[in-house]
Amino acid sequence: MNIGDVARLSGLPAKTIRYYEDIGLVQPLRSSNGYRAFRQSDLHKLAFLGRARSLGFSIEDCRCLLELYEDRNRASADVKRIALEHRDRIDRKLAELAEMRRTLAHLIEACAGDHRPDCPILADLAAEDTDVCEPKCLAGE
Amino acid sequence: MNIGDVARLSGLPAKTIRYYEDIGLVQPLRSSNGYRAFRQSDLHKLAFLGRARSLGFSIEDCRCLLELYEDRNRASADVKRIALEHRDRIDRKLAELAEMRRTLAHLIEACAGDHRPDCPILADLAAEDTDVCEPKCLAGE
DNA sequence: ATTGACCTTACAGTGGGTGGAAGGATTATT
DNA sequence: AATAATCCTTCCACCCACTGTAAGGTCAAT
Repeated sequence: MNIGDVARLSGLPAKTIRYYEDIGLVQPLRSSNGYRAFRQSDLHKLAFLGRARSLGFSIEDCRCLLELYEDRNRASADVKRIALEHRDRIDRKLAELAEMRRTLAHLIEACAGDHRPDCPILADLAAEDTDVCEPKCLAGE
Repeated sequence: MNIGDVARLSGLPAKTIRYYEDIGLVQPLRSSNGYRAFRQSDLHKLAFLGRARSLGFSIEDCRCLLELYEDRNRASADVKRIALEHRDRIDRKLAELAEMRRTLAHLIEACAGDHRPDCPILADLAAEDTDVCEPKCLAGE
Protein backbone atom coordinates (compact mmCIF):
# COMPACT_ATOMS: atom_id res chain seq x y z
CA MET A 1 0.00 0.00 0.00
CA ASN A 2 1.18 3.50 -0.80
CA ILE A 3 0.72 6.40 1.55
CA GLY A 4 -2.43 7.57 -0.23
CA ASP A 5 -4.09 4.21 0.38
CA VAL A 6 -3.35 4.15 4.10
CA ALA A 7 -4.35 7.79 4.32
CA ARG A 8 -7.77 6.95 2.89
CA LEU A 9 -8.13 3.79 4.96
CA SER A 10 -6.95 5.27 8.25
CA GLY A 11 -8.53 8.67 7.78
CA LEU A 12 -5.22 10.37 8.57
CA PRO A 13 -3.71 12.94 6.17
CA ALA A 14 -0.65 11.67 4.30
CA LYS A 15 1.29 14.54 5.83
CA THR A 16 0.47 13.29 9.30
CA ILE A 17 1.50 9.75 8.42
CA ARG A 18 4.87 10.99 7.19
CA TYR A 19 5.19 12.94 10.41
CA TYR A 20 4.39 9.81 12.43
CA GLU A 21 7.13 7.99 10.58
CA ASP A 22 9.49 10.90 11.29
CA ILE A 23 8.93 10.62 15.03
CA GLY A 24 9.15 6.86 14.94
CA LEU A 25 5.54 5.82 15.50
CA VAL A 26 5.43 3.70 12.34
CA GLN A 27 8.23 2.18 10.26
CA PRO A 28 6.89 1.40 6.80
CA LEU A 29 9.12 -0.43 4.33
CA ARG A 30 10.29 1.20 1.11
CA SER A 31 9.57 0.06 -2.42
CA SER A 32 12.31 0.11 -5.04
CA ASN A 33 10.98 3.42 -6.33
CA GLY A 34 11.44 5.05 -2.94
CA TYR A 35 7.75 5.06 -2.08
CA ARG A 36 6.74 4.03 1.42
CA ALA A 37 5.31 0.50 1.40
CA PHE A 38 2.81 0.04 4.21
CA ARG A 39 1.90 -3.38 5.55
CA GLN A 40 -1.40 -4.34 7.15
CA SER A 41 0.25 -3.96 10.54
CA ASP A 42 1.26 -0.37 9.68
CA LEU A 43 -2.28 0.47 8.69
CA HIS A 44 -3.49 -1.12 11.89
CA LYS A 45 -1.07 0.97 13.94
CA LEU A 46 -2.11 4.15 12.16
CA ALA A 47 -5.78 3.47 12.78
CA PHE A 48 -4.92 2.82 16.43
CA LEU A 49 -3.07 6.13 16.58
CA GLY A 50 -5.94 7.95 14.92
CA ARG A 51 -8.38 6.69 17.50
CA ALA A 52 -6.07 7.38 20.42
CA ARG A 53 -5.42 10.91 19.15
CA SER A 54 -9.14 11.50 18.69
CA LEU A 55 -9.56 10.69 22.38
CA GLY A 56 -7.07 13.46 23.04
CA PHE A 57 -4.10 11.32 24.07
CA SER A 58 -0.77 13.05 23.50
CA ILE A 59 1.67 11.65 21.00
CA GLU A 60 3.82 10.37 23.87
CA ASP A 61 0.79 8.69 25.43
CA CYS A 62 0.06 7.16 22.04
CA ARG A 63 3.59 5.85 21.85
CA CYS A 64 3.19 4.19 25.25
CA LEU A 65 -0.24 2.81 24.42
CA LEU A 66 1.08 1.36 21.18
CA GLU A 67 3.97 -0.24 23.04
CA LEU A 68 1.60 -1.72 25.58
CA TYR A 69 -0.68 -2.89 22.81
CA GLU A 70 2.17 -4.84 21.27
CA ASP A 71 3.39 -6.22 24.57
CA ARG A 72 1.57 -9.47 25.23
CA ASN A 73 2.83 -9.44 28.81
CA ARG A 74 1.45 -6.00 29.59
CA ALA A 75 -0.59 -5.34 32.70
CA SER A 76 -3.90 -3.62 32.04
CA ALA A 77 -3.06 -1.50 35.09
CA ASP A 78 -0.41 0.28 33.03
CA VAL A 79 -2.93 1.13 30.34
CA LYS A 80 -5.49 2.22 32.88
CA ARG A 81 -2.99 4.49 34.61
CA ILE A 82 -2.34 6.35 31.37
CA ALA A 83 -6.06 6.65 30.73
CA LEU A 84 -6.74 7.88 34.26
CA GLU A 85 -4.05 10.53 34.05
CA HIS A 86 -5.46 11.65 30.73
CA ARG A 87 -8.98 11.77 32.14
CA ASP A 88 -7.71 13.95 34.98
CA ARG A 89 -6.01 16.29 32.53
CA ILE A 90 -9.27 16.53 30.63
CA ASP A 91 -11.14 17.23 33.86
CA ARG A 92 -8.75 20.04 34.73
CA LYS A 93 -9.12 21.51 31.27
CA LEU A 94 -12.90 21.22 31.47
CA ALA A 95 -12.92 23.03 34.81
CA GLU A 96 -10.66 25.75 33.44
CA LEU A 97 -12.83 26.27 30.37
CA ALA A 98 -16.04 26.18 32.38
CA GLU A 99 -14.70 28.91 34.64
CA MET A 100 -13.70 31.03 31.66
CA ARG A 101 -17.10 30.50 30.17
CA ARG A 102 -18.83 31.49 33.38
CA THR A 103 -16.93 34.76 33.67
CA LEU A 104 -17.32 35.48 29.99
CA ALA A 105 -21.06 34.83 30.08
CA HIS A 106 -21.50 37.31 32.94
CA LEU A 107 -19.64 39.98 31.03
CA ILE A 108 -21.54 39.31 27.82
CA GLU A 109 -24.83 39.52 29.62
CA ALA A 110 -23.89 42.87 31.10
CA CYS A 111 -22.86 44.36 27.74
CA ALA A 112 -25.49 46.24 25.80
CA GLY A 113 -23.82 45.47 22.48
CA ASP A 114 -25.03 48.64 20.80
CA HIS A 115 -23.45 51.70 19.20
CA ARG A 116 -22.41 53.26 22.50
CA PRO A 117 -18.84 52.96 23.78
CA ASP A 118 -19.69 51.96 27.36
CA CYS A 119 -18.71 48.33 27.77
CA PRO A 120 -18.59 46.24 30.94
CA ILE A 121 -16.36 43.71 29.16
CA LEU A 122 -13.63 46.26 28.53
CA ALA A 123 -14.23 47.77 31.95
CA ASP A 124 -13.58 44.42 33.55
CA LEU A 125 -10.46 43.74 31.51
CA ALA A 126 -9.14 47.18 32.36
CA ALA A 127 -10.06 47.00 36.04
CA GLU A 128 -7.22 48.46 38.10
CA ASP A 129 -8.39 47.23 41.45
CA THR A 130 -7.74 43.55 40.73
CA ASP A 131 -4.34 42.35 39.62
CA VAL A 132 -3.91 39.27 37.49
CA CYS A 133 -2.32 37.37 40.32
CA GLU A 134 -3.89 39.24 43.16
CA PRO A 135 -2.63 38.12 46.57
CA LYS A 136 -5.42 40.03 48.28
CA CYS A 137 -8.12 37.97 46.57
CA LEU A 138 -6.48 34.73 47.60
CA ALA A 139 -6.30 35.90 51.18
CA GLY A 140 -9.77 37.43 51.21
CA GLU A 141 -11.84 34.65 49.68
CA MET B 1 9.84 50.90 35.53
CA ASN B 2 12.09 48.09 34.34
CA ILE B 3 10.75 44.84 32.98
CA GLY B 4 11.11 43.09 36.33
CA ASP B 5 8.85 45.64 37.96
CA VAL B 6 6.07 45.35 35.40
CA ALA B 7 6.47 41.58 35.47
CA ARG B 8 5.83 41.58 39.20
CA LEU B 9 3.01 44.10 38.99
CA SER B 10 1.25 42.55 35.99
CA GLY B 11 1.86 38.94 36.93
CA LEU B 12 3.27 38.23 33.47
CA PRO B 13 6.71 36.65 33.01
CA ALA B 14 9.34 39.06 31.69
CA LYS B 15 9.78 36.72 28.71
CA THR B 16 6.14 37.11 27.83
CA ILE B 17 6.34 40.88 28.08
CA ARG B 18 9.31 40.93 25.69
CA TYR B 19 7.33 38.71 23.38
CA TYR B 20 4.38 41.08 23.54
CA GLU B 21 6.68 43.90 22.57
CA ASP B 22 8.04 41.77 19.72
CA ILE B 23 4.57 41.29 18.28
CA GLY B 24 3.65 44.91 18.81
CA LEU B 25 1.20 44.69 21.70
CA VAL B 26 3.17 47.15 23.83
CA GLN B 27 5.75 49.75 22.89
CA PRO B 28 7.81 50.59 25.97
CA LEU B 29 10.38 53.36 25.75
CA ARG B 30 14.09 52.70 26.16
CA SER B 31 16.40 54.09 28.81
CA SER B 32 19.88 55.24 27.85
CA ASN B 33 21.29 51.93 29.04
CA GLY B 34 19.10 50.03 26.61
CA TYR B 35 16.68 48.79 29.25
CA ARG B 36 13.01 48.90 28.46
CA ALA B 37 11.33 51.79 30.28
CA PHE B 38 7.67 51.04 30.97
CA ARG B 39 5.15 53.76 31.65
CA GLN B 40 2.02 53.40 33.77
CA SER B 41 0.05 53.04 30.54
CA ASP B 42 2.25 50.13 29.47
CA LEU B 43 1.67 48.40 32.78
CA HIS B 44 -2.03 49.04 32.37
CA LYS B 45 -2.00 47.49 28.91
CA LEU B 46 -0.08 44.46 30.12
CA ALA B 47 -2.51 43.91 32.96
CA PHE B 48 -5.34 44.20 30.45
CA LEU B 49 -3.64 41.63 28.24
CA GLY B 50 -3.04 39.31 31.17
CA ARG B 51 -6.72 39.36 32.07
CA ALA B 52 -7.87 38.93 28.49
CA ARG B 53 -5.47 36.01 27.99
CA SER B 54 -6.64 34.43 31.25
CA LEU B 55 -10.15 34.47 29.81
CA GLY B 56 -8.75 32.50 26.89
CA PHE B 57 -8.84 35.24 24.26
CA SER B 58 -6.33 34.70 21.47
CA ILE B 59 -3.51 37.17 20.99
CA GLU B 60 -5.29 38.54 17.92
CA ASP B 61 -8.50 38.95 19.93
CA CYS B 62 -6.44 40.72 22.58
CA ARG B 63 -5.02 43.04 19.97
CA CYS B 64 -8.55 43.92 18.82
CA LEU B 65 -9.82 44.33 22.35
CA LEU B 66 -6.94 46.61 23.21
CA GLU B 67 -7.62 48.67 20.10
CA LEU B 68 -11.29 48.95 21.01
CA TYR B 69 -10.37 49.82 24.56
CA GLU B 70 -8.31 52.75 23.34
CA ASP B 71 -10.92 53.88 20.84
CA ARG B 72 -13.26 56.27 22.57
CA ASN B 73 -15.65 56.05 19.65
CA ARG B 74 -15.96 52.28 19.81
CA ALA B 75 -19.32 50.55 19.75
CA SER B 76 -19.80 48.05 22.55
CA ALA B 77 -21.34 45.81 19.90
CA ASP B 78 -17.86 45.26 18.45
CA VAL B 79 -16.54 44.14 21.81
CA LYS B 80 -19.53 41.93 22.42
CA ARG B 81 -19.15 40.26 19.04
CA ILE B 82 -15.59 39.23 19.87
CA ALA B 83 -16.69 37.95 23.24
CA LEU B 84 -19.60 36.01 21.76
CA GLU B 85 -17.41 34.35 19.18
CA HIS B 86 -14.96 33.43 21.88
CA ARG B 87 -17.71 32.04 24.07
CA ASP B 88 -18.87 29.89 21.17
CA ARG B 89 -15.35 28.61 20.61
CA ILE B 90 -15.20 27.72 24.30
CA ASP B 91 -18.55 25.97 24.05
CA ARG B 92 -17.35 23.89 21.12
CA LYS B 93 -14.17 22.99 22.97
CA LEU B 94 -16.17 22.09 26.07
CA ALA B 95 -18.43 19.81 24.05
CA GLU B 96 -15.46 18.16 22.41
CA LEU B 97 -13.70 17.56 25.71
CA ALA B 98 -16.88 16.35 27.38
CA GLU B 99 -17.36 13.79 24.63
CA MET B 100 -13.77 12.60 24.98
CA ARG B 101 -14.22 12.34 28.69
CA ARG B 102 -17.42 10.35 28.33
CA THR B 103 -15.81 7.78 26.03
CA LEU B 104 -12.69 7.62 28.15
CA ALA B 105 -14.69 7.14 31.34
CA HIS B 106 -16.55 4.19 29.80
CA LEU B 107 -13.30 2.54 28.81
CA ILE B 108 -11.69 3.18 32.17
CA GLU B 109 -14.65 1.70 33.96
CA ALA B 110 -14.45 -1.44 31.85
CA CYS B 111 -10.74 -1.95 32.49
CA ALA B 112 -9.77 -4.16 35.40
CA GLY B 113 -6.46 -2.37 35.86
CA ASP B 114 -4.66 -5.39 37.24
CA HIS B 115 -1.67 -7.54 36.26
CA ARG B 116 -3.49 -9.28 33.41
CA PRO B 117 -2.99 -8.18 29.80
CA ASP B 118 -6.68 -8.10 28.80
CA CYS B 119 -7.67 -4.49 28.34
CA PRO B 120 -10.88 -3.01 26.93
CA ILE B 121 -9.12 0.32 26.40
CA LEU B 122 -6.57 -1.18 24.02
CA ALA B 123 -9.24 -3.37 22.48
CA ASP B 124 -11.30 -0.31 21.64
CA LEU B 125 -8.35 1.61 20.21
CA ALA B 126 -7.43 -1.41 18.09
CA ALA B 127 -11.00 -2.06 16.93
CA GLU B 128 -10.98 -3.10 13.29
CA ASP B 129 -14.68 -2.63 12.75
CA THR B 130 -14.34 0.36 10.42
CA ASP B 131 -12.79 0.55 6.95
CA VAL B 132 -9.56 -1.03 8.12
CA CYS B 133 -10.37 -4.45 6.63
CA GLU B 134 -10.93 -3.49 3.04
CA PRO B 135 -9.73 -6.55 1.08
CA LYS B 136 -9.84 -5.09 -2.41
CA CYS B 137 -7.19 -2.42 -1.98
CA LEU B 138 -4.90 -4.64 0.03
CA ALA B 139 -4.75 -7.62 -2.31
CA GLY B 140 -2.50 -6.27 -5.05
CA GLU B 141 0.82 -5.92 -3.22
C1' DA C 1 37.24 44.81 42.65
C1' DT C 2 33.99 41.55 42.85
C1' DT C 3 29.74 39.49 43.58
C1' DG C 4 25.01 38.91 42.33
C1' DA C 5 20.86 40.55 40.59
C1' DC C 6 19.12 42.49 36.75
C1' DC C 7 18.93 43.54 31.91
C1' DT C 8 19.92 42.76 26.68
C1' DT C 9 19.72 39.98 22.18
C1' DA C 10 19.50 35.87 19.48
C1' DC C 11 18.48 31.32 18.53
C1' DA C 12 16.19 26.90 19.41
C1' DG C 13 12.48 24.15 21.06
C1' DT C 14 7.65 22.97 22.56
C1' DG C 15 3.17 20.03 20.35
C1' DG C 16 1.14 18.31 16.56
C1' DG C 17 0.97 19.02 12.74
C1' DT C 18 0.08 22.00 7.90
C1' DG C 19 1.46 24.41 3.54
C1' DG C 20 4.17 24.82 -0.29
C1' DA C 21 8.06 24.29 -3.54
C1' DA C 22 10.83 21.48 -6.46
C1' DG C 23 11.34 17.41 -8.56
C1' DG C 24 10.88 12.09 -9.57
C1' DA C 25 7.43 8.06 -10.59
C1' DT C 26 3.37 6.16 -12.24
C1' DT C 27 -0.88 6.01 -14.68
C1' DA C 28 -4.25 7.59 -18.10
C1' DT C 29 -5.34 9.76 -22.20
C1' DT C 30 -4.49 11.26 -26.68
C1' DA D 1 5.17 7.97 -28.12
C1' DA D 2 4.09 12.15 -26.07
C1' DT D 3 1.64 14.46 -22.80
C1' DA D 4 -1.12 15.43 -18.83
C1' DA D 5 -2.73 14.27 -14.44
C1' DT D 6 -1.96 12.24 -10.35
C1' DC D 7 0.91 10.41 -6.91
C1' DC D 8 5.05 10.17 -4.48
C1' DT D 9 9.56 12.11 -2.48
C1' DT D 10 12.34 15.51 0.49
C1' DC D 11 13.05 19.83 2.60
C1' DC D 12 12.02 24.06 4.65
C1' DA D 13 8.98 27.28 6.71
C1' DC D 14 5.02 28.34 9.39
C1' DC D 15 1.13 28.07 13.03
C1' DC D 16 0.29 29.55 18.51
C1' DA D 17 1.96 31.50 22.56
C1' DC D 18 5.24 31.15 24.66
C1' DT D 19 9.70 28.98 27.22
C1' DG D 20 14.68 27.74 27.68
C1' DT D 21 19.29 28.73 27.20
C1' DA D 22 23.59 31.00 26.02
C1' DA D 23 26.48 34.85 25.88
C1' DG D 24 27.07 39.05 27.30
C1' DG D 25 26.12 44.20 29.16
C1' DT D 26 24.56 47.14 33.48
C1' DC D 27 23.82 48.35 38.14
C1' DA D 28 23.83 48.43 43.38
C1' DA D 29 26.12 46.82 47.28
C1' DT D 30 29.97 45.07 49.64
